[in-house]
Amino acid sequence: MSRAATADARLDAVFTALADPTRRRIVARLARGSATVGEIAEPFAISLPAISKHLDVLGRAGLVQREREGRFQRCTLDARALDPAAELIARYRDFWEDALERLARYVEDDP
Amino acid sequence: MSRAATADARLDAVFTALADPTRRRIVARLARGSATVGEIAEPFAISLPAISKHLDVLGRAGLVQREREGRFQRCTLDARALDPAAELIARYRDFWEDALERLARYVEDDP
DNA sequence: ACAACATTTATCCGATCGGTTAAATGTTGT
DNA sequence: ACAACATTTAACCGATCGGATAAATGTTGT
Repeated sequence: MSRAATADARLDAVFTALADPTRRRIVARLARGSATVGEIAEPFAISLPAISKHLDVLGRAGLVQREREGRFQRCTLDARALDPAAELIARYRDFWEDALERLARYVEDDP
Repeated sequence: MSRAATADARLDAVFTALADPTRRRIVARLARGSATVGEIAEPFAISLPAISKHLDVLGRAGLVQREREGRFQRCTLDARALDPAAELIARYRDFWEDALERLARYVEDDP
């Protein structure tokens, strides 16, 4: 597998993970500290298996790490997984600022 | 509809749009300048209707604007649509840096 | 008017998604 | 050993996804 394909797969996984509001709420919850699956599930109206599957998706994206703690499973946010996504977005925002700048120059030079 | 629901829907749309490699390639193409649907489709091995649907998804996310130009349709990237996504990601990266900082302090103070 | 062209709409297909319930698994405390 | 608990796996459901092809629509040049 080439590096490009790998990076692509990572971006797929991260953006897919963030594309669901339930998963974004889980991320928000974990940003306030690690939690067990049950704790994460508590405020949601959906079943535990559904939460477990969401955690799988977040795990595949590298955003959540799970660690056994007795009969519990501690889930921790790993925000480093956001880096490739942040980089991609920053790139296009830069492009946009450059475009605006060019436009401004154009209007200035040739009014 | 509440503002929160609206913001959520926007994030859904943008992250969903970016979750597909074909759509990311389209965005990359448009970052180098606006293009017609045919021009966008040219480097891809998939059908025109498929491209048209991808442009719909990008359009719903606000990332691509389409404007009739004779019998062509000019597509333009609007990177401002990335703002809410960039903000969300930045928030969690900040959290992460704060967490690392706290950890560093902790190790320092109590080695 | 009409033929060629650019793009979309309609319809269909198999795969994946987000959810469910029921059963299985792993872990703990007594 | 066993009962209670935390979580996952399995199997299923309807909806959506990404793709295809065929037909429709809108636009242009002659």
